[in-house]
Amino acid sequence: MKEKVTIYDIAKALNITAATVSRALNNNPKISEATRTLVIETAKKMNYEQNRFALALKSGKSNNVGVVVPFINRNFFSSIIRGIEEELYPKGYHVIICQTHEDTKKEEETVQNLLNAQVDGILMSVSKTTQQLRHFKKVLKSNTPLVFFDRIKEIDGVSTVTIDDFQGGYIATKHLIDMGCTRIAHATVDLALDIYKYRFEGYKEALNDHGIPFKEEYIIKTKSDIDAGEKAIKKLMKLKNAPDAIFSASDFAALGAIQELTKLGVKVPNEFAVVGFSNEPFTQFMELSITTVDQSPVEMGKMAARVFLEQMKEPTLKIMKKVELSPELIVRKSSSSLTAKQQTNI
Amino acid sequence: MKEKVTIYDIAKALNITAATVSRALNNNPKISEATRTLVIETAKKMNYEQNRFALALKSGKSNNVGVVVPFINRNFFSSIIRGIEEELYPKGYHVIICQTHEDTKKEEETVQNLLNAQVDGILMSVSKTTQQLRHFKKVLKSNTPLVFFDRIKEIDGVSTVTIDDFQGGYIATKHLIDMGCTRIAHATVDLALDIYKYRFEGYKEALNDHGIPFKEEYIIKTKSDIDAGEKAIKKLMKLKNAPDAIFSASDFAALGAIQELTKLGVKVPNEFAVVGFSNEPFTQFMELSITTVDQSPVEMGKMAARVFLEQMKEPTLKIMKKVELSPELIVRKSSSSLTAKQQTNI
DNA sequence: TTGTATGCGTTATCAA
DNA sequence: TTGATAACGCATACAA
Repeated sequence: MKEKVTIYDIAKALNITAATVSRALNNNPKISEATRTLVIETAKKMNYEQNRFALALKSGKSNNVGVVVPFINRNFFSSIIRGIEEELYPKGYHVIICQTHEDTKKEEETVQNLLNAQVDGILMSVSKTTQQLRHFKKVLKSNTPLVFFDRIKEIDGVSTVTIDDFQGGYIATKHLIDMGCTRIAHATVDLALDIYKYRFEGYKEALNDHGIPFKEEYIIKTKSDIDAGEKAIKKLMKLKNAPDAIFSASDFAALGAIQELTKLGVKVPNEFAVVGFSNEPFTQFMELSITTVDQSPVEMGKMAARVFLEQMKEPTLKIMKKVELSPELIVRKSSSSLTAKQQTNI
Repeated sequence: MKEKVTIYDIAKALNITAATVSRALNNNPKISEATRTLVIETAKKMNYEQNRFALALKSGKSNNVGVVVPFINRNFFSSIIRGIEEELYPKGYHVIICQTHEDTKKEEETVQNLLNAQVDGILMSVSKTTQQLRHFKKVLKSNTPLVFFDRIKEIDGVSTVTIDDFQGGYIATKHLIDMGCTRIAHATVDLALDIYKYRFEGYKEALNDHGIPFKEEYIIKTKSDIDAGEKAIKKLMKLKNAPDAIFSASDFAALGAIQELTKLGVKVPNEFAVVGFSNEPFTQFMELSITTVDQSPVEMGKMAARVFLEQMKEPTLKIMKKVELSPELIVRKSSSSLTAKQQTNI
């Protein structure tokens, strides 16, 4: 049975009162050194363990934080969660995870559930389909710290941790330009999401900075999967003035693009260079490894956790912090025959 | 502020007592229909939400379960967690995740923490290094349901969910035999872990069933990474009677093997067939896709969750259940030029 | 059917 | 320095 030892048991054993035991256990200054050590010793002897529910009821804090992502088994998100867990565990917090399946309805419900469970904070990446912000306002109203990572919404009072997607798009495109490409296409996913919008803008800016005219026909809106990449290439290669490179906002689409190019007999990277985005694990494992932009998701998770912790330190004032991490270009074979050799060593 | 509405507030507003409110809200039969609806309505109107801490303190149940894995950002584990979450969320449970980093010390500490947090159950995959079982005994003694998945320890009273690794090893090896291979090597990882031991035994049994003599020199103990696979091939191909196939208990080692074979000019699969294990995402994305054994991790997670739920239904009796899922061979290019075409469509 | 009283395990306030 | 008591919010045994 769950015969847990309470401070009353200790008190009884020592012929003192529970209040004294509590004080001894909590480093309360108003207690003699003698009783303190005595209490601590017998507590250990009796295998005392604090009842967290009672503490939670008393203090109003659960020492749990909720993390909400579309799917946990996506490398990007599970890596972020890893970062969060590693940062928060040593501070005594437990991480509760929930998935939205990219469904706003589920997201709203989940957030409400987390609030009901009285988590001390919510860290999340918003679903693609989310437009309404009611549920986030509710979180703020309940005075629970809210931190967005990667996929954010601009809400007053909500801290955010992102990578600089604009810069990501910029360095990816600039790299292709540096490699001698002049007709650079771009595969984007969903311009309603800021991350894709900014990558697109970085792409345009890089073209502009290097005197390459922007061409609407080079922009393909796709999904983030292999099939989408194949279709994109099919469409692009039919153009009169077909591109000689593509910057894909998705690694999966980049992979599909490469497969389709190979099928069409177009040599990658010599005749056509490809750059993806996200540094999915598979990009480095391919025989033709894929150049991509790393988002350091573990670091992003740690940062989100740190922002939360900061907020907890100052429960009175509303801190609103915007952290932007720098993306890193990882050059591999799909865009650079020269560096191919160096990048093979995994 | 966190001015939460309590049942006392509702009681006051309705000029009744908190007990009545509580009864109305909990579908207690001892109450009139009239007051019930009245209470429920005003509760909704006042935005009442149950305080979970009070409930937890009263009932001793947190509605949280702890899930412990070595690393959450491994595809296999994050997929299991996904399954657990999807099964448990609808039942009102929240999933707390913790990582052990394959460190027994951390594992012990984590389990203790979870116990302190008074989770209603612990679902876990044990760390590679774990020998001592003290911390598991503690869980049982506290009467908390414990379910092991994939990497298990035999402990009385602990339910387990695994895949049939023996069968996995068997069908992988049999497939290679069916493809005409006769000198089949095996790369294993850590025979101290049951999963690898059973895969190895399945391999031996398959050889035996088909009249192929077992050769100690074909067995390589490696790590589960690319480098290990390369080293394994280097060693194997130096043998007088070099193998013509390898069944690797790790997809990563299988990939390393393929890379090294390619470097050595050995044609895969025509001259040498390779089969991995786990169905890591990258295995299907390679140009030379890798034949592997799928463990249906999401299903495994769901099953572990279901076993936990069953246990919760019967808190009085100790249920001990052993569930074994069937692995599925996924034939791809690395072992079968014939089926290569069909398997390309991802 | 409803009200009263108590306990779940802690911590904090006040008094001694 | 320690003890007594109340409070956190809820559920329930018992009384009415």
